[in-house]
Amino acid sequence: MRDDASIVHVDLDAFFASVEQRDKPSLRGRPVIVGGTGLRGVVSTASYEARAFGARSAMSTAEARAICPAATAFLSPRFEAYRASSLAVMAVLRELSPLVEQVSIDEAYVDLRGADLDVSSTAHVREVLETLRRDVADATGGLSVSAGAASSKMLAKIGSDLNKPAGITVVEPGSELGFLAPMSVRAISGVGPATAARLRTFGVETVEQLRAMTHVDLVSIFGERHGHSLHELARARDDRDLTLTREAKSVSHEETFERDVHDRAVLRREIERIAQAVSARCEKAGVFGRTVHLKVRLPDFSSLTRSSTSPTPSRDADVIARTAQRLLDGLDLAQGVRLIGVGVSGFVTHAQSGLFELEAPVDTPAFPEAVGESSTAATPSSDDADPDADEGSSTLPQELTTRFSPGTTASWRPGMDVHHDEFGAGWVWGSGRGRVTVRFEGPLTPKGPVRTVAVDDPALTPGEPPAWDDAAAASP
DNA sequence: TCTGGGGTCCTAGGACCC
DNA sequence: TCTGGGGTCCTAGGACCC
Repeated sequence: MRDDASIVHVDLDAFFASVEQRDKPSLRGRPVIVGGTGLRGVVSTASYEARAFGARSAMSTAEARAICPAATAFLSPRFEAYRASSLAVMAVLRELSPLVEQVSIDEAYVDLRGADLDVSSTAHVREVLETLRRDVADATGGLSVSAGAASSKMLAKIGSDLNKPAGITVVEPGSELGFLAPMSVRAISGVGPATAARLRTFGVETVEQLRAMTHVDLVSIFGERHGHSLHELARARDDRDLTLTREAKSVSHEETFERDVHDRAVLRREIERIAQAVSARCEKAGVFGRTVHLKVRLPDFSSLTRSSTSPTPSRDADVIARTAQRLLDGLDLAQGVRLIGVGVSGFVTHAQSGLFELEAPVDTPAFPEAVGESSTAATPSSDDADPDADEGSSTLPQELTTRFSPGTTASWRPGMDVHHDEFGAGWVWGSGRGRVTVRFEGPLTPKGPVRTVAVDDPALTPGEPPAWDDAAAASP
């Protein structure tokens, strides 16, 4: 914890609804609900006019319709518009200080220690926040933010929430313990409904009461990490720094059906559609994932998850779909299905694939020669370098065969067979194009014994897998 | 009037290796 | 002959956040 209030949390007020009211004057002053408008939709954001009637985020749209007046506008989200405004806000924050952690589309932390500013007095910090509010409004056509400044992330965030909307709160350094004491445990980051309910069984509802619980008890009840963090945060001990860069760890897409689905054929088709969306987003992000996840929500709202990890990173829609469909086959779906989702994680970026190639031993016998021109260690896979080189490209072979040498195993996608004999030598064989990933049996790189090569070389032998012999392996 | 969709992180158990 | 931990990877589920 710092001795100055130099950590700022900025939060846009009723963000989605405010953008709608800004862009459509007829909505100003009226209750606006942005969210899912279908049978099973939920509210993303309610304008303050709608909140007056009790509408809230995460409430079902049906319930919001029931409690809001007839003049209420129910709108589907326009994410492109929100992203554009979000970018404008983040640009304003980065002008203030380069140390910005964007938490979500409508929220960010700013570290004023990265700015050339006097943060020694609360009055000065308050002025900085007032200016920031005006700058955001100017840059976005009038959007409103709330901001909190404090000596830690948790207190800055509590501060930004305290006087919403358009509120500014500076938590005086030194006053943190007293500031926090009367608050609900829900104010603490990481305390949601389940933790709060559990604490209530011990008679604990406020932060002050939480402080009476021992570290040993909290850890035994909530586990090592969570218990420790409750103990520390209750005492305002929060040394978390801003996370300035973050890499995505998973990509997923899920959809709730308007009515529960009982037909597996429908589910398999949905998986295909969703896998295509996930694949496209992986491509956009430039990542390949090793693990495919399937999520199924049942009508009773319980959910099942299954995952499968392959040594071979992929973002191919067919591979993702087939893997997810195979995972689906193992589930009991007698109840029907409410939601289905597919995701990919365990990313290996293109750059990392290149690293593997460069670090692979250059004296591996037989294997590189057998796969042709694009197999040399320094050549990245050419299918990614050329955006036009898709399935339809006429220069590519319809069937390919390639080999790998003793001491390795291999896998090949999409839809190809992998064969090997008892010596470990073998071949992959089938139709299509893509990459071969060879897993060597000894450690080659810090990340693991994986090596990727492109195999879209027309010189590769079509047809039956050849008999293995050293002469053939040595000459492309 | 039943409860979205995008994520992250943690835990626990089993397999496997040292 | 039995008994160890520790570390890593994988899987399933759950809590939490916006």
